[in-house]
Amino acid sequence: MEMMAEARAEVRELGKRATPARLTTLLFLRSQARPASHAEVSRALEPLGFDKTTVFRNLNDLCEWGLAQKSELGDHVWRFEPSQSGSHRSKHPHFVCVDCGTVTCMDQIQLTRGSLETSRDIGKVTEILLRGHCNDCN
Amino acid sequence: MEMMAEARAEVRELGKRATPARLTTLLFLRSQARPASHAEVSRALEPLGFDKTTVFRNLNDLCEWGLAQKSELGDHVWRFEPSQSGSHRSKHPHFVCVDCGTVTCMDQIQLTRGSLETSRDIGKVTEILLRGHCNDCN
DNA sequence: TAAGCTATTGCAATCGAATTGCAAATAGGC
DNA sequence: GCCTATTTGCAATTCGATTGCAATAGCTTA
Repeated sequence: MEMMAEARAEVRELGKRATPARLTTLLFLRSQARPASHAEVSRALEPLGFDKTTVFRNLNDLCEWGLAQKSELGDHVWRFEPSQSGSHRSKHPHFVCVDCGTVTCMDQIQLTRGSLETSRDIGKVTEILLRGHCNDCN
Repeated sequence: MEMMAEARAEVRELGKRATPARLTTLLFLRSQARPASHAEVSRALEPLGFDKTTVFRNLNDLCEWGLAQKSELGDHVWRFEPSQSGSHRSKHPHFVCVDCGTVTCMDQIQLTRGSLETSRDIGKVTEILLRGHCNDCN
């Protein structure tokens, strides 16, 4: 279980307590291929004896500390995913299927030069979210 | 009040009843420069004697009928805006400032050819949402 | 234009995610 | 091992979204 030891070190490094609930929450996020909602994480951790609220607070704490990120993908549910190791700030675009709700992480999306300028007139873009119909839903 | 008469005709054309609450809701959306939340619309219409729930249902009905569109812009609140006259399906991208919450409608945003292909592998994109820090918030 | 059918409304109630309060439990420094 | 500040667990609250149902009111038609 070196994953656990690693997580423990990361949390301790932040001056926070490496509690079982906290470490398990972090490991769970890291085990998922997609951002997970609070409900999903709770559903997985409650059977292990961890409380819903504790999970909730840890998810938010992890975000606050840069170990995870929270995003709203269009269905009124916060989703959490671990920060990319290395650069905590790197966010990748997401694609959400409006039919089945499936969330897909996308490596890279670029805007055309013109669109970049347009968006620059408005502000600094830090996050891109695409919505539509996934191929499975046709 | 030809705006009203126009709205009435549009609603009637859909085979729906042109009730005061419904028409007023539609006119209100059309009077706004930005997508409005249910709360915002209610706040404006309740003093006029229209019920919160009625507004809620009309907003959703209008969306279902193509006269308005609903989107989730990242703050867990549905926002409604009238469909662009002409083509009901046209959606334009939105930019949301994560600091002040201001929503800006963008005329057009294009992805680079490569990004388009990437996204095509995943599904058909119907909506683009950009988030970041607006120029006012620096 | 009055009657009748059905869509719509108003109000109360419900739902579920998000969030908080507080006392009990516990991680980690000493 | 002890002590204290952090964290947890559980109950309770908030708030937007949503529903049930009886009352009301558009609109069609006779």
